[in-house]
Amino acid sequence: MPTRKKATKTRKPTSDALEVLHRRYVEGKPQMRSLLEEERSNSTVARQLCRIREKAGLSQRELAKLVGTTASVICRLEDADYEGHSLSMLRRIAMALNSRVEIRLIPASRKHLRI
Amino acid sequence: MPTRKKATKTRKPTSDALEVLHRRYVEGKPQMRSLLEEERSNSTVARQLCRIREKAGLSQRELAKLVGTTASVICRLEDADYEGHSLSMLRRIAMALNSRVEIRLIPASRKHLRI
DNA sequence: ATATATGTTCGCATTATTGCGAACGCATGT
DNA sequence: ACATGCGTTCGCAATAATGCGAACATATAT
Repeated sequence: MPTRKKATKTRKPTSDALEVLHRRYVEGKPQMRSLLEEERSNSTVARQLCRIREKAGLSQRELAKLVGTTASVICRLEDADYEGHSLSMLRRIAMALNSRVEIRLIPASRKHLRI
Repeated sequence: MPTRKKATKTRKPTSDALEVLHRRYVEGKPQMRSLLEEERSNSTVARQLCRIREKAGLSQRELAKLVGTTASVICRLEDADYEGHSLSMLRRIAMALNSRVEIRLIPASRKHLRI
């Protein structure tokens, strides 16, 4: 696994795992990556990428050509375990698929409400 | 300017600039960065970062310590012209401020509706 | 069997972002 | 004047993401 990093599978079945993670992150080792929230968010991004690509009826190679990269990069980004997303790449893909990237920093408590 | 990159200031006062940008991006030079949309999104991220930090009553150095970095990094990210956001750093900051990062890839046409 | 298209993984060079310290201008207070 | 804290900018090393080609497995079709 060269560029790929396995997402940490440590899961607490507790309901308020975010509180635990927050305390661990802020008080403990700040460099350490978040666990639950990050993985969930990542897989969401990957699923969204895959969804809008297939919705556009494009293969990974075709999208890669539009974006200006290769299929391997697209494949990486669509992998649910991939953590290394960058906003610039997300924007490039979104732009190629006539979409846009929306980022929101919202309080951790409230779940995502319907838009 | 070592790490900093100036945001392209080229703006079309036209209403549907996204169409223009999309055509230019997809058909023309795919490597080229988007203009209007990217800058707008960036400044939004920067503003959000600054907002949630000040809302938490933290200075850039204090937040940097929580996140596990230095004030210069925070300052960079809060600069509206900064383009180099990464999801991992956004998540680290959001986690330190008891928030979370939400990413959405949505069709370019519709504006952001209220949540 | 051959050809084609797809998604996938790998290795390595290139580029971008972070890490970190230092210094500056400015304001505030002692 | 001096000290402190704030945001900011710079330079450079270290890390991480991309760029790119190659190869593989699978499915479909000729």
